[in-house]
Amino acid sequence: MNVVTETPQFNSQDCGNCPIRHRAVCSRCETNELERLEEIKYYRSFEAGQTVIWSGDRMEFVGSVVSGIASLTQTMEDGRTQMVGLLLPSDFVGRPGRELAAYDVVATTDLVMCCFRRKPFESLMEQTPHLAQRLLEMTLDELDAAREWMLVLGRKTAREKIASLLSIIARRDASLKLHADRQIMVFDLPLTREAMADYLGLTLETVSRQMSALKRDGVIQLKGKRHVTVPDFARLMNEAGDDSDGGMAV
Amino acid sequence: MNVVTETPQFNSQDCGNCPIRHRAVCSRCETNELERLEEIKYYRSFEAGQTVIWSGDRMEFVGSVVSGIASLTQTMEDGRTQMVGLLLPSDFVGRPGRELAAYDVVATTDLVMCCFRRKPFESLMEQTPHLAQRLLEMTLDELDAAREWMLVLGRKTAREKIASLLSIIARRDASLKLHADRQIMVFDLPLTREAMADYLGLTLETVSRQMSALKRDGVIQLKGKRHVTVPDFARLMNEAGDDSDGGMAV
DNA sequence: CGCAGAATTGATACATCTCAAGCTGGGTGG
DNA sequence: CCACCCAGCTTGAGATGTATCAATTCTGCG
Repeated sequence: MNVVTETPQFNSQDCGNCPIRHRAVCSRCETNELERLEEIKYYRSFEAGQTVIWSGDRMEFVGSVVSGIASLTQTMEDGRTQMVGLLLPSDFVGRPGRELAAYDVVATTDLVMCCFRRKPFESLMEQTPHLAQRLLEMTLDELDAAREWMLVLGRKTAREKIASLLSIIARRDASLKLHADRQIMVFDLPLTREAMADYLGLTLETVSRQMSALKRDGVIQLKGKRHVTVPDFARLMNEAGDDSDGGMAV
Repeated sequence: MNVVTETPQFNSQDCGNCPIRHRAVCSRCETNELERLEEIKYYRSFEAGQTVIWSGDRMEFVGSVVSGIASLTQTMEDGRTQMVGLLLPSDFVGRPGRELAAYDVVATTDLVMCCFRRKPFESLMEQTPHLAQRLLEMTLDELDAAREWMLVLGRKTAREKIASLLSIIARRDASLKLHADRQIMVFDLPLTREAMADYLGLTLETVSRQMSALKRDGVIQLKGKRHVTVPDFARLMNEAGDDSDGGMAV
């Protein structure tokens, strides 16, 4: 029930052996720049389901996801909700120069964040080009991801949407675990059916039906509700409506 | 039928009296930085309907929209198409560091672009912080716009989608014309029904029906197919499902 | 054991798509 | 000047995919 739980494994840890050191916003920083970052950084932990920031709140910090998954969601007055981003380890949270949060940030799983006090971070950005350079690169990547997701939301069927989400999660998971030995991919879904629905612009019933359909058709196997096996990734890509050969065909 | 038409009003023009000077990627540049930009810049014009860049093509340049409107679209193998961005004057086209275009860029209206040869632009970005700073800011804005659009695509009804698009165009138009004297907004739709459909994730028939419905209900008035009058902007915002008071309510 | 949250499944309603026919306005050639 | 044509658009009727409402079933846990 604590709003913030202790995180002994990360508190006061130096950046040298940080697990996201090579991919996060600080990845280009030199040693002296890291030292200045360490002065303004602190770790925070959140339990699954906790809200990290409410849309409209004053942003006291920006930061990086160290472990776990957070989601960015937008809500209409009548309660309709759309997830607009999935934040994985090394992803950046917050927008330098912005006073008020534009989205709800929610911990989808247990979450650890490396936070920087916003004002000092902003001045640090002006002084060192490496932070801004890396942030630009990350923002461009996120923009590409958002645009890819616009295609999913606007034009894909429910089945294709589910397959698209599964293939994204499977691919990310494979890149972390690097078990390149087998084509078979196995992973745990970090999202509830409802969270999947919010991401895909569907209802949770439709998500459930399509998961059952993909299982019935052998595209995926399920052990429990969350443990997913993908026996043939190319098949899944195909179900997602994506070219499995990465668009090399003329 | 010419692929590139002449643009005497812009060729060899210096940046000093450029209409998008204060908003484009070069807006923060000092005089000497502008001089270096001028060395690598050239203007190109496109007629409405022409493709500026094909997805997958080698990107020889990046650049800014000077006048007119361009669209960014993604297409699936079976032809389903989704517009993922609407590029207005001062918006930036292309991604520094990327070899191949990720989207089709199409001139929606007659279009003039200020192009920079990509390689020299990239090295200029490394040398001067002002370009990268401004590009970061613009990219963050585009990311916000993309995420707002994800809500539209994922959760809004056809009627709300149309109203959302109209209110975006109306607002942009009002900010250009600055006719703040009247609440009544009048503008010309720069998009065909089909382009609207591609942007909204609908069919053109549904777009047409909803336009008729909004007209019948007095939310908009139409003179011809494209000339739109909005007698009550708050009403339009409401139809879009957006809070007309900008979310100031608790 | 039994409860609560999460997920599945079913029946029906409804919004949007699909297919098809016709309209409109501006341009073109006879 | 008229007749025609064509792209863009509108409208209609029926099909279909997804949402909605409702009832169960699963699963983990106190």
